[in-house]
Amino acid sequence: MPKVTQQYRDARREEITAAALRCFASKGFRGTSMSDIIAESGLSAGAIYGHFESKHDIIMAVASHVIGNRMDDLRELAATHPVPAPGVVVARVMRGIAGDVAHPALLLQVWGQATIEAGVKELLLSVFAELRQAYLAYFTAWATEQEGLDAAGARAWAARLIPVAIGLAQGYIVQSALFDEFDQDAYMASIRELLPG
Amino acid sequence: MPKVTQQYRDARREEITAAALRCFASKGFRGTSMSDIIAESGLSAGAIYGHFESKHDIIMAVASHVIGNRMDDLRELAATHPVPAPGVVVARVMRGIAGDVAHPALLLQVWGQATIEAGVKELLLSVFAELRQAYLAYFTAWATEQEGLDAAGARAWAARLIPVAIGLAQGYIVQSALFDEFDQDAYMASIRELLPG
DNA sequence: GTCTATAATAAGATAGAC
DNA sequence: GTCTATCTTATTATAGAC
Repeated sequence: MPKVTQQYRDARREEITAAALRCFASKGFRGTSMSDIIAESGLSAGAIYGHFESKHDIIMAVASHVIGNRMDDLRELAATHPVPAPGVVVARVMRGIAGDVAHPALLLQVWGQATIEAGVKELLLSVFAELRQAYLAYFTAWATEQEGLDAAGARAWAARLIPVAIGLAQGYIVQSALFDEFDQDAYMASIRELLPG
Repeated sequence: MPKVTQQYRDARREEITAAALRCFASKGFRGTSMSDIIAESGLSAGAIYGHFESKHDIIMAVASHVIGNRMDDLRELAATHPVPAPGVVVARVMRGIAGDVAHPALLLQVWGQATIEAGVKELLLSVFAELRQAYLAYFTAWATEQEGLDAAGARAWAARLIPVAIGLAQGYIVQSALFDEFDQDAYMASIRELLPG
């Protein structure tokens, strides 16, 4: 087994992952065969299996890639000051999704896969846990500073709002993926209008 | 080909559809093999292919079943008077979903399938079109009667609210399917608090 | 590492007896 | 209509040459 640089291996994995992502987006995880990925990547079976143990391994890599990108949005969000209003925060999260997720359809498929595969579900839940934490910090701070609630009251209020904030973003993704005429900007504007602040 | 009553044929189709639905819910559309459906139904390959042309045919029947049930909620909703507030209408739609959709996970899979299969997408969009129409009638009437907007203003206001109303229900489904600790009642309560009325 | 060729299995669907 | 047995193709993954 000839040795190559780690950088080379990473690049190849990324190349294969990208090809697989394109296949999955148009044919689904299970609807995509290894032959599809081989053809799309322009590589051979041997090359691919040199970098991934199995098709399942590729699925996990792609799912992780699609989900993982969400993390960056959150961290970027966490660096913003002063605390923006909930409507602004939620709209910004969705803006991040719109700019970063090339295939909202793929995200729908990841969610569907999460309902039948524990590994994917675990990945997904860890991201949502992080999202909840970020929202909790933001909403609590905002309710304290802008609305004058005490610490416990602000946290309780935030806890009630969080599922809705998450739900709105999920609805945004579903509609982006399914409705050809979906107006993303109008959706975000409506949310800013509706949410406090 | 021995003849039997239409009633018998319908019952058999329903039986097969129900078995397939259980398989799809736990293994996904493409992850379920005909053998799985055969085993789950307790029938034989021959019996099943006597009632369905192909696996694709079964997928469409199940998808149609899962999606089609949503229609009933809407029609029931359309018979209610006087016009309830948007928050109440949306909460009622979600209540209908909660009571009727045994497998929210399956709905996620249908959405994922809709992104890769035109037939499923078409089915889905027709239901959402009906939902939009129902919402438009409700929200417009409410804005006119309760908020004193003129006809054009009320329609415009309703048009802005509808995607968010749909998105909230979609978020409800996603979270019902993915989050083991999701509090459906709290979600609905937050929505009633947030939406006008 | 990557290729071609192929092994081993699984899948969708059909045939013919009952 | 339903069953068992089976045909055909597709699928994942590996072997061995380079």
